[in-house]
Amino acid sequence: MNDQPTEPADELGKWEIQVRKGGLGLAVLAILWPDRLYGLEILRRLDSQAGMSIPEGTIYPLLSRMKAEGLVDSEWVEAEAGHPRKYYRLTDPGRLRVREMARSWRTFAAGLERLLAPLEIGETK
Amino acid sequence: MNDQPTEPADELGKWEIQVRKGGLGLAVLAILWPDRLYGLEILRRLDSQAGMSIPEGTIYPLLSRMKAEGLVDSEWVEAEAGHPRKYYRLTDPGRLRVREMARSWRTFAAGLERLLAPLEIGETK
DNA sequence: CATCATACCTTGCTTATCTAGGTATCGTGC
DNA sequence: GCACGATACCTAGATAAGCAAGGTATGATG
Repeated sequence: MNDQPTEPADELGKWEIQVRKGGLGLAVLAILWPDRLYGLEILRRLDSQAGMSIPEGTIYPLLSRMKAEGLVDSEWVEAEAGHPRKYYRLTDPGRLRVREMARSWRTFAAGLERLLAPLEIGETK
Repeated sequence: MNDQPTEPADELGKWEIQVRKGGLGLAVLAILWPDRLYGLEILRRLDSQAGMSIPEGTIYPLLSRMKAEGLVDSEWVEAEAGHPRKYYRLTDPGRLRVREMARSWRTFAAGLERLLAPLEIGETK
């Protein structure tokens, strides 16, 4: 009754994770551009500002890697009414890098957009 | 003598591969939208039309996966003056899927672009 | 018939996310 | 003062995908 070789929803979901993979590092660095933020707050902003829902298990290793690369810096801050938070901020090399990445991203996105153009024409709606 | 914690060129290069990962599947399906193409030709077009240089070791497993998912179909064609080529073309589910992916891609790209906006302002050049 | 170019394919390595947990600190109610 | 829940950070193992390097096969050329 169902001969379709794939289950679209699932496979598409996996693909969306793949796509996010690429841009995630840039997204995190970019969101740190204006503000100093802590882990969970980064997750909340990625969700509210860019529509990316990332699990915690992804963000912490990513931030650690970035710190190891010298792109970000961290420091513990005692919250008045709360629990200590580890705030991250961009380093100077980090600022340089996020702009390189942004440029590279746009080049890539523009190239891909060129390939997508032909799809528009026959679009039924 | 070299105190920099990272080697920018290398790390950025690795990141670019990560970014490509996400969009590559969409790029390949999109390039098959108008035409039926064979492996090496896909590589050449990805390079000339979108600026993506992909090695052979990446494209063949990718095409196999897509065929297994039923997104593309393949058939051997004898070239007049040459060597047999395996031509790939989009299936109907493939056409459906590439449009879903394109929509999803644009949503993601738009979200990321929103995060990149603040970087523009302070751009020294 | 040996050589070269074209074209397709496979193996092993590396990297990075995700799932599903676990640990630590602080405030509150009894 | 002590148990409990909320907030926040972190880790281990499984999984997925590109890449580099090398292998196979076909046909044209001298």
